[in-house]
Amino acid sequence: MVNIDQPLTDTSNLLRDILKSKEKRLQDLSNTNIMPSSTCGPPKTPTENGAEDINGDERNGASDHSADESGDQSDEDSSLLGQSRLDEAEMDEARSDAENGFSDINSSPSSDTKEAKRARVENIITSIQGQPSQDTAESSYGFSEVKRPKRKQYQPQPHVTKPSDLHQQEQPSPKLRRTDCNSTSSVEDEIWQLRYQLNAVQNYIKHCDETTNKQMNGYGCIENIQRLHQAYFANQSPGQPPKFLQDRIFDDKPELYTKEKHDSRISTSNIKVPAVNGKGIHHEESDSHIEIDDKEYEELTKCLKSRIGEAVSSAIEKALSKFFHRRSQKVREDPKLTENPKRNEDPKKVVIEKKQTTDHSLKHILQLPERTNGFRLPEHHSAFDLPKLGGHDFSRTPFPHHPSISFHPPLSYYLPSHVLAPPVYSSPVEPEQTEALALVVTPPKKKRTKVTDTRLSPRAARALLQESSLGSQSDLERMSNGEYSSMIPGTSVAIPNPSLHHSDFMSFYKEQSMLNHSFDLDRCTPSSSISPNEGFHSMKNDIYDGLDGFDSHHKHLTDTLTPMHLRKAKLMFFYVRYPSSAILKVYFPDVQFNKNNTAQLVKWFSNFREFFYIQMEKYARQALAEGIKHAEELVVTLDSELYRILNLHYNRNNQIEVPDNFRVVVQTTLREFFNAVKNGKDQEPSWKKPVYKVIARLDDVLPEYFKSPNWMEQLGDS
DNA sequence: ACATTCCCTG
DNA sequence: CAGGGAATGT
Repeated sequence: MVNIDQPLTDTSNLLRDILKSKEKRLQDLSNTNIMPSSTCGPPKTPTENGAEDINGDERNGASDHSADESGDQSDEDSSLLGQSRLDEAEMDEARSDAENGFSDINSSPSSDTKEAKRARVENIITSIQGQPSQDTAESSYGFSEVKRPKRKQYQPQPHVTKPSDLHQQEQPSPKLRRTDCNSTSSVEDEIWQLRYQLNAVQNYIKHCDETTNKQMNGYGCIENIQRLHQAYFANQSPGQPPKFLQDRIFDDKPELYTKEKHDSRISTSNIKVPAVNGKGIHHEESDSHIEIDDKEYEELTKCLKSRIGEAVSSAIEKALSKFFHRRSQKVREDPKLTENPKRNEDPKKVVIEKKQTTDHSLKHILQLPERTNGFRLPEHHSAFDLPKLGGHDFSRTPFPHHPSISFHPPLSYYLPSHVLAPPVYSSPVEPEQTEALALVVTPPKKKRTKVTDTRLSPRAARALLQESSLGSQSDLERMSNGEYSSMIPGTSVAIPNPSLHHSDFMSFYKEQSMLNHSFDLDRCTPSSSISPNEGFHSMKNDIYDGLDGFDSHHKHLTDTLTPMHLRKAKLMFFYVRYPSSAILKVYFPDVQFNKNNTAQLVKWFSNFREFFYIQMEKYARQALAEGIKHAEELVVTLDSELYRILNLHYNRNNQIEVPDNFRVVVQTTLREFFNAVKNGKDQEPSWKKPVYKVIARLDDVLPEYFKSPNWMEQLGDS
């Protein structure tokens, strides 16, 4: 949707320069550090890719790259264990050096403007790059993932890095930078324009408020509002929905400003978006609005506010989803240090990267709300606007004739916690909730600790913390993921007894009920007078219905892991063997995670691995017994019995096409076991750990579609 | 001392 | 798969 043409060419060039500089540095370092010849390619390729990609061709770069890499790839497979440790360390050094030096690259002065621009671009890039708590941090994070099987080796910078690793870490980086850069400017643009509009609208609203001077009745009659709304816009621009904001959001063309001017009388006379500077606006407004009565003013005011909220919400949503995309991908990148460079060129991944957005842009976006009417909405006329967005009426009445009203994300879900929290806390249900749960929680026996062993790991916590440190977006994300439960006293405590899924479920219901109350309070509608019990069920459904409408992520929020989730998890196993709980949370957006189900999910993967490794060992021994001498003779194909067994276990109905990388993983694992057994390692205490370690690095990036609940439903059908 | 993973059992 | 004890790492 972002169309970056002219404006970006310049930036592209700059970016290219920067990347080239980095490349040079990298190469220098590489030479200095005596890198394996096979790794000399990768550092360069990415750069080229970056340049290419800027021009819009991703696939080319990808395929080229995979072709380049396929060679050294096969070498790596079977020899990861002892062989390249040293090289890895060196490579790592070189890499981090390069990374660190990246920001210091002092572009030799060319032209002043260029220099300035360049500086800016670099700034952006570095800030983006640094987002996930800097490269070093990221590396260490990735490392912590990898090191899991063997914790001792983490300390010094053992940070194992293979030739493939370098390319793997380097390669994507330029891409990231590129995409980030592109989207950065575009998103910044968008934000800028949004701000302009917000400013204008704010002015306008202020004006309206002064003019109409609080004639609100105090109760929100949505129908009435919508009627007025409709009336107003029908009056202003018949048959044409208000576009001043819509266009802004869904169309990034800069010329829109001018276009809007002529688009409709609304934008021209009322909003005056381009002329953000007050005076002119007010004159024009007063002139053109003489004929509009107060009611209409009111209506328009509210409409504008809601639209702003809508705009901001969607912007945030967009940015967040993209951000998490990138996060999850980055997180997964480090662990898979070995083999299959192809993976990096995987079309899927390219697609993902394409979607990635700028992290730093989020800051802007998230700052916006605090200063805009859109997010002050609740303070003012929340009784009207908020319900309109998140209330149940909305779900039942899509208002197909009013695109402006129908289907915006529930603003309430994107609002800062404090917006929702207060009502929740003051909810009459809250006390008993706390107590009831406290009772259940109190008797957590030793057992609990046990179950907790698979719960949220520190690693995951760290990951989450990293995310948190990136800004409030994580909070928002958690909110939107339903993790707001953690802010609610009662539910924040995981139900101790694992067998008490029932309790979980109940707490879930209570949460919903509490939310309902909060909604009621906000909207001040008659429905709030419904008794808790009564309103409970009906409104729960309402909320669900409403959620269904706009955001699949909130659909069927549950804290109970279903067989469907199990199936999904199994399928995910084809891509990741060692997913962190953080990753899992991202890929199970419809699950309201707590300690228990998190532990359960993690345990699932543990069980998956167990089965997986058992099979591997079995077949490895079998192969050895059959007289196979070299691991290289072990080739896993789609027809291999082992492969079929695994597929049967994780992919019973062939619900997905097993990624080829999984076959490679199987083969690698098999060979690892084979070698280990062959060398009598299996007599040693924890001889499997090295194998585990190797396999842990082979985790792939999870395809995007795993996040889609819709896709999950298809699972059920198939 | 605590958390995580291994490993075995039901 | 889930439970749970033992081992291991921090």
